[in-house]
Amino acid sequence: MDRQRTEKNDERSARERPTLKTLAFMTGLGVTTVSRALKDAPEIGAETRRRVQLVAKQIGYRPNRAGVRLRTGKTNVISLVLNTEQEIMSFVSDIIYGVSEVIADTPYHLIVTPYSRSQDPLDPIRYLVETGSADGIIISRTQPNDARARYMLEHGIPFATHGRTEMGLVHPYHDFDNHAFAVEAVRRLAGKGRRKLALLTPPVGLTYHGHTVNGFADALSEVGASEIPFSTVSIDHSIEQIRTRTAQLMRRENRPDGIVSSAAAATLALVAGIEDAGLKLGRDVDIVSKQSSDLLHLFRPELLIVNENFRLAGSELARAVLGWIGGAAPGLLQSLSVPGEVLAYRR
Amino acid sequence: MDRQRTEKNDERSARERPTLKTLAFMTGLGVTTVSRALKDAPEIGAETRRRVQLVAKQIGYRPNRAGVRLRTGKTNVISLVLNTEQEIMSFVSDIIYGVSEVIADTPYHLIVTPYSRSQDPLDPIRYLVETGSADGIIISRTQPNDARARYMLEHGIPFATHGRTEMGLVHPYHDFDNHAFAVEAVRRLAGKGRRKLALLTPPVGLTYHGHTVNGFADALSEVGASEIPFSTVSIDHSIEQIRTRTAQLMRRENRPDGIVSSAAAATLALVAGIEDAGLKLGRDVDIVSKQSSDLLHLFRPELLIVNENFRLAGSELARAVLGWIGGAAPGLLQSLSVPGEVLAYRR
DNA sequence: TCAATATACTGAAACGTTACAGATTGCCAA
DNA sequence: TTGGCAATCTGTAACGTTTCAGTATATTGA
Repeated sequence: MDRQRTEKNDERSARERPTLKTLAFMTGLGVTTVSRALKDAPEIGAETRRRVQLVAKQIGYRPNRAGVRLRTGKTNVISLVLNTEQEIMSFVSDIIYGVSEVIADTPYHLIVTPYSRSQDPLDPIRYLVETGSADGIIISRTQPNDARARYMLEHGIPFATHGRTEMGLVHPYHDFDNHAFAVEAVRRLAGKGRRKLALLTPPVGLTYHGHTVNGFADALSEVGASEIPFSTVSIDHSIEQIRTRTAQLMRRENRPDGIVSSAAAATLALVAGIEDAGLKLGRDVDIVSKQSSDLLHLFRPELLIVNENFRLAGSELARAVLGWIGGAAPGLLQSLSVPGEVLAYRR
Repeated sequence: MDRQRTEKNDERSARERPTLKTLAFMTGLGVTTVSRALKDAPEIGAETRRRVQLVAKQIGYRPNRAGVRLRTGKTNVISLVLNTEQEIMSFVSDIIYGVSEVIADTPYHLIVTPYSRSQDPLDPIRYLVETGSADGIIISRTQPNDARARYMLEHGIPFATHGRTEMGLVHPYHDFDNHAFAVEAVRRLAGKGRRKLALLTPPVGLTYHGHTVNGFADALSEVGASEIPFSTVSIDHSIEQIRTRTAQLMRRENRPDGIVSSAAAATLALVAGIEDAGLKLGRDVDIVSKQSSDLLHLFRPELLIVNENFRLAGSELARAVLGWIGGAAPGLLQSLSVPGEVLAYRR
């Protein structure tokens, strides 16, 4: 029998990934010492610490995630929970990129946990919590009374919501100020002399639906304009539905001369519907629309545009979860992005 | 001292997550037996097997991922490697959703591994392989001579590429038939009497750039049309750049009367540039454009459209990686999606 | 001088899983 | 009866990490 490779002392054949044992062998220390030296524990001599860290860097030591996770329960994972059917367009990629930017310099990985319309939105959350698959969770499509947020609070897992809740419970969030958006939008339409305004709302049931509707109403009375109800569709409806309903609306006697749209894709349908009805954007009616990528002005230069930065949202959400995981007070991890790219922190 | 909670035999207080030890205690078997019973090992009695599986289901046993991963090296993770800066719009979310659909019924998680333009695209791949963070990898922006694909083949990690390589190496891929797309596009333009055609290409350097260019050239000679060179921009360029260049192009004496566009966002810029030059879509020039979400027809009804389904691509890619992980031959995990939603498998 | 204490380090155990190398039982052929 | 063998089941070790409970040595105070 030739040269037994499996000798008890570590002759890791250089190709193997180094572990604490490897480092211990190389430095002549115990694995405990190495472990503590790497995380700057106080009871390790200054020189030993430096020596260990040097060697670790030299041979490119990377802690084994499974080992850490098994021992400590820490996953170093942030989960982004997404609805596979209702999330809109580029929204998702921007959020992901935003989150990525923030966790790039951390040991965290981003896992995407999808769920479909047919499922209870709580399902994926329960899964994550029960299996301990993540240290932190990011959710979107937040509702005023959100079962997921409540559940996560009860189970003590750090999370951040895209959008606010209204349960009197404190948790990190990032939100776009849709009230301000609606106010701004109405003012701009009023500035163009528009007096009969309609609102294409966010999905009913989500918190920002309320924010938008309230902002719209507040601004209407401020500028003395009146509302033309348009509640048969929301931006969650299909392009075709929005287009048809818009055409119907615009053919009525009492049609709006200004519309506020909460999403870019929906705006395309709005305009199509308007033109189906034989009307002209900018002449017969003006539209203020939110957009997240800078394309709408190419579609129709007459469109009035407000930008919402989802990449920023992703970054803020990631920062918030990481902050909570790191022990910060959840109440201080809440941010609001107002139209015009200014970011306001609470307090 | 009262009732010691930490008795050696498992009195897991019902709130704890069940482990093999819990199951072993409940069934009166050894943990080895339980482990094997759960994975239908042959040397376990039929009744025992059923009994164990029943109990496991009842108490909702879920194997601890960290335990499995530490012991076996299996991560149950698929990594989707994305460029955070160049990937376009809804592209990403569709792919993610496609992948999600496929892995939903498996124990796999999807992690998104981003890299930025400044980095070597090989970096994230190296990281994944060196740290053993994933069982399989999906990459996009595939090049004819792709260092990443070569690296992954050398290191024996299963992967699938979105787009083909041309290295004479066999690996799973999914691709849209951009040659066919370009041919189809030219034919449609020719059918409208267009004879001087330009091509807004995919990013130079990516494999499908070549496919598109070749298809374009082949079809040109087939229909007897001529090419107006337009190689100063690609769909990777900014909207503004494409718009400006297009306007310049369209103001020339020898301007195209038909354009083929490889991406929807770029098409918006194309049209803007055309109109900047005082020309009219459908009258002075026709455009055939790819799109991945069904919105372009709202932008300009005159646009001629070919659909590319990225969600399908995501699903196919996931199926391919899982197939390879499962031991299938990589050469049989290659699929091509042709314009018109028909999906062709190799052979 | 002795004990007390601080400093720097260490081995063993544990997290949950699977692989290896048995152990126990019953049955059958010789 | 015995040996052999198949059918089932089991204990132990190991994956890489951190924590617990130390140990050894030097330093201090009286």
